[in-house]
Amino acid sequence: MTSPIEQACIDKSLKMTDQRRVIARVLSDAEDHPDVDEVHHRAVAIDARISLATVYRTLRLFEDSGIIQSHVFGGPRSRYEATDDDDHHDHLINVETGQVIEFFDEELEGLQEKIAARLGFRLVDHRLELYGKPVKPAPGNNKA
Amino acid sequence: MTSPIEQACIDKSLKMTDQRRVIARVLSDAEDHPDVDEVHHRAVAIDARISLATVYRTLRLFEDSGIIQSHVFGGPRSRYEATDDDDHHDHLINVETGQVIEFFDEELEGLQEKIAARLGFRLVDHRLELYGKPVKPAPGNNKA
DNA sequence: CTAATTGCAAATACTTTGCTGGCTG
DNA sequence: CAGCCAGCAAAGTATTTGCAATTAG
Repeated sequence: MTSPIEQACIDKSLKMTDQRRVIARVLSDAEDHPDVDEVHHRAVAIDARISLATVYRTLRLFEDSGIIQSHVFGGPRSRYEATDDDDHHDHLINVETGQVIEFFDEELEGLQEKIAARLGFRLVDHRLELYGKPVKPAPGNNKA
Repeated sequence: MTSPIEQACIDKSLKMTDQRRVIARVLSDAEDHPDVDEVHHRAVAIDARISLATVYRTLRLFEDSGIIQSHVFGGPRSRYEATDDDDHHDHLINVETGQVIEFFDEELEGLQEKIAARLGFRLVDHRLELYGKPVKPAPGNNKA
């Protein structure tokens, strides 16, 4: 009943309203990286009394609290995903479909810290997105 | 007299107007990563007859032509820099000052391609930004 | 009961675009 | 001289905010 993100809100003593609970659930259930409109749509499907302004306000609150993270991939709108301290990852965007694939590479993480250190900095955050075309055409595609 | 970016425009047979020449010069001279307003300011300082709309249109034209590249660092506005095929680099942002430092790391480049390949993609582009705090406090700071 | 939260609509910030006269090639 | 380009202001997006009513703790 209590979604992981709702629990995170409770842990941080955020005042829980029906709207926030619904938005928390939508974000917890999301397996993709929805933008504000998408979160709003999904939230309204659960409870119609949720305005877009509240979605914006809530997403900002959650992000400021470190509960979720925002990304700007190809398009103009910010997209969101739950923060999971045990599952840091970066993103690869399929430029043909827009699909976002998550990945993690230990070597890459270490290398970034090494580079920052070499430049005289301590790494506090990073953003890495790879944009790629699938090597193999989709099965059934016999264009070649 | 002819800035490198103006030359690139000529090579691509873009119609050169006074405005485009000025904007090309501003971008060629920029050692930082100015946003649209900043480019406009600098352009107007050279020739007052340049509107913001033209700056937007020209930056888009240059970007679509591959002559410049845009980035979205911390803030909301796109920032621009000349494309230099002989000088690919990524960016490290000093979170205390907002200063942008350019760097290049061969190993990192290769690793990204390897990761994309492992996931079944051919890397067509990437975006990497490191956010860091300076390791040494500013000289004169004796907080430690 | 008090302070935070919400919905609504208006306001903002950034960027794009329709139109008309002007300039490039 | 045909077609692209610039300026201007109006229109678009994406996001934020003021205000009065509502609700959580």
